[in-house]
Amino acid sequence: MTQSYMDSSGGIGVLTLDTSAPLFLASSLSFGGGGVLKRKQPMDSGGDHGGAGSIEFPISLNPRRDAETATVANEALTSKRLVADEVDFFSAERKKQTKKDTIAASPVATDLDLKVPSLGIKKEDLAIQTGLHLRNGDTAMESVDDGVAAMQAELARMNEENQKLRRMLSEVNSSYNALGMHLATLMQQRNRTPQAPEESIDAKKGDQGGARVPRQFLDLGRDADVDEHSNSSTASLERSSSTPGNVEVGSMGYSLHKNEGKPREALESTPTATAEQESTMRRTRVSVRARSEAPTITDGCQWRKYGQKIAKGNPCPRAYYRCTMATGCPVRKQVQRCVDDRSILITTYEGTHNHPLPPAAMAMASATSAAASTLFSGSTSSADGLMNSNFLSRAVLPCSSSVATISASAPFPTVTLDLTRSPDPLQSQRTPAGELRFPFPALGALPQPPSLPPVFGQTLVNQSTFSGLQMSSGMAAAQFPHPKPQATLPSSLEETVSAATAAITADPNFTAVLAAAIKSIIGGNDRAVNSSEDDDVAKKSYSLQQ
DNA sequence: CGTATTTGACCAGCGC
DNA sequence: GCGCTGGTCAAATACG
Repeated sequence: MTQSYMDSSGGIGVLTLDTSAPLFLASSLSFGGGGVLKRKQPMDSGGDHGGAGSIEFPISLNPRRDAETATVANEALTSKRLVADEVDFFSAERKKQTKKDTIAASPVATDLDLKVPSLGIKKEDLAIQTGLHLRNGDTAMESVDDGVAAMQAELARMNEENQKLRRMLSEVNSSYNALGMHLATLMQQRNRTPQAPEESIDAKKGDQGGARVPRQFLDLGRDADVDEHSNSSTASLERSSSTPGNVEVGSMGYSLHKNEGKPREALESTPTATAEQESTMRRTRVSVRARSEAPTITDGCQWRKYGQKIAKGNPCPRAYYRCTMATGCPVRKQVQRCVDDRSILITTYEGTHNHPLPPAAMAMASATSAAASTLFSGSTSSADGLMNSNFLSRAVLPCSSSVATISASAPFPTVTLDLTRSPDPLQSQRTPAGELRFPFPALGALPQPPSLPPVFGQTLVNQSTFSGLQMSSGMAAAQFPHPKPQATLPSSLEETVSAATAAITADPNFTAVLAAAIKSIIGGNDRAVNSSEDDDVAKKSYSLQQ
């Protein structure tokens, strides 16, 4: 059936009515307001106009378009008259036509047809939308009514389905909230009992690392929380201080946060973070690479710029920002454009927020925190830890286009979350020496999340630990020699962050899944590698099957 | 006028 | 010890 079409551009449109059907009720008619129906040629069923079985009505939307002196009012008046004339003519011709048709059209059907030009389309459209192809004028109205009834029934059914989905969503939300509260409760209990059994077990296991990591995952960021509330030696602090070369994110955050914002003189006399301790705490880097035209990425936090430098090897200035969402928040970030591709923004975070975060910021925080925390929560800064952290970063930043790169080369380990491209198996072949590159598996299959439970959110906020320094441009160039956008990439970082937020908060079984996967990894990689060996690690790639 | 940004100066760490 | 570099400070400036 030929769809009727009216050119809304104001010129002459052609209304094609398919007469292969007894009536053209089923044709979808759409008129750009005020159109005037003109009969250019005599009605003829079939004939040469518009092909077999069709009748074409050239239609002028504005017959006086070229008359520059005509006023709009006059045009409107004329149009009205023309409409009336043409409708009358159309009616007469249509009546003649219907008589010639093998199936006679009823007056009702004719009336409907003739109202089309002036009223637009109403019931005809309804008939089409409901899939009804009316073939008889007498039954046309009934069929249309049936169609309306069917639509109403369909609407009711969809409403019911919508209600059902809402209930399901509500249930999922409730379950998620319950899980979050349960997790928060467990963490609070652990905070109250720093010498919990698992802590002892960890101490006994020492640097074996392996079985520790699942606990570390459960500890994500908790160290920071613990450290914030206790000047006594926490397990994490002990670990980091007792194992030079081992990096404990929480401890690092502790020392950094306690120091930041204080005068240097004060820092020098701070008993909780001596220079010796700091020297043993290697600083980590967590960089986020994303394409953005904006000066900074939108990460949900408020930042104040406090400095800018031209770093060596990169003409693009490096900007320094401080979190201003709360007074005294020690979190800072550095922003610099990639020297190779200036559309890529490299953002690094450092510190722990001392205030609640909006969901988007929390997603970033928890993601980078998890990556860094697992990276350095192992027994040593070994390849194990790197692998673990990478796995976690893959898990917590499940954007399918993300690639986590962990550089073990000096001076600082670097966790790079690349949101600018898709995983490329060949990347691992090009990985520079001293880096571990892990292509992300696509984790887009994670269900979309309900809104973030406040309790869980607050827990993560307190846990969130940023760690990172700006990666050097040389490193950036080495790590990402061929940045290329992908058609499937999110169009903006906000979308990426949102996707990460969604996936991070999506799976209620997130913890269990991660713990199991980490175990599986550690089970086959429990060889300890000291920090000096990190530099000797040429290339290691692990692609986790999920 | 308050707040945010800019920018030159200062300091610390590191390598030679 | 000196110079280089990165990070931070704080006065000056811009902006709403």
